[in-house]
Amino acid sequence: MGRSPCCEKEGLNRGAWTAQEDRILTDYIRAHCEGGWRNLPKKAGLKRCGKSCRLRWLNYLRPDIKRGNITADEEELIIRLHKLLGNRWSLIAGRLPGRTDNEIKNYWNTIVSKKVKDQPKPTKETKIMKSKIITNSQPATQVVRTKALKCSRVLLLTPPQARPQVMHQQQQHRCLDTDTATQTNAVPMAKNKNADGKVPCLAGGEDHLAMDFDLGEIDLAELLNSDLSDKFRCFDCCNYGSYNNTSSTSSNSSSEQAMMFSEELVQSWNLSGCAHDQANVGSNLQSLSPFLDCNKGEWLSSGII
DNA sequence: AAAGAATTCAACCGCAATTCA
DNA sequence: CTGAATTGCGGTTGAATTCTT
Repeated sequence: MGRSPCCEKEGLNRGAWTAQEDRILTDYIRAHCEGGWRNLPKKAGLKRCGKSCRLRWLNYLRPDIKRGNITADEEELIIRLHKLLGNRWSLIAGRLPGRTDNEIKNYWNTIVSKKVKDQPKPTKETKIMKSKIITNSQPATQVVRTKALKCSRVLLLTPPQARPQVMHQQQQHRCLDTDTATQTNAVPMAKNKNADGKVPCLAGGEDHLAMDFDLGEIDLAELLNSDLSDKFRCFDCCNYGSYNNTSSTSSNSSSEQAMMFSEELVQSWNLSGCAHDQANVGSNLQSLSPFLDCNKGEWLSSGII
């Protein structure tokens, strides 16, 4: 048997879209809004697969598509985001207004990867230094990601020995509710929590944390200004530390802030009672992104991508 | 000028997550 | 709760274009 096809393949146009097809699709979506891709071709009178229509609209016909070459600034941002997120093209595209995931993926595969490949290979000394840093900074926390999608499902598994032993009752219930319109620290809330506010364990019993929220919903500008933005945790000893973000500027875009955020954090990391030296802690945070510790209800940094 | 190689990028594909009935 | 339908993602393909010889 197998999976049923997304649509009838017979009699459908394939390959490059004609100007007329573009016009039909654009007119239809303007009149009826996006969605219902499966039935759209039939209703619009297009001999195309619904998937093909969706792709054409998202990657080419949308009015907010940014035309023209990728700028040097955008390229820099792509490289930095790729370092941070890997091949999560849709997430990267989300930080580049008007650019599509397909465009960025193509750009990376053709231009950037070539540039990266052409860069001089690291010397023996730098390789040794790098391996030492990696060895010294084996994280106690492991992030397991599913396929990116909307980055809507993120699992954080923390070995028992790496977990703080004491949790204040009130902190356990500090997961913030995004539905609360008046609250200023609007950060995504973990979904599917039990009555006690904890997320159900997914593997390994109670000693594992699980998170499930839409990372795409995070407004980094808000995060930077929230009272949670200065609470991060060292992977090695699990101590919580602080981050002084007074140097953050508000004039930058969210994507720029995201980058500044991580880089400044590495530089300004300050852990109270952390036995690990600045360099090692810094290397632990090289590819950080914000996560919510659902049991403590606090943001913490998590850098394993 | 022509032919072949290399590059670009729109489009396709299969899969997995999510939504819906 | 379950299975089907829908949506969205990243990897890959191949036609069109550009470059090189």
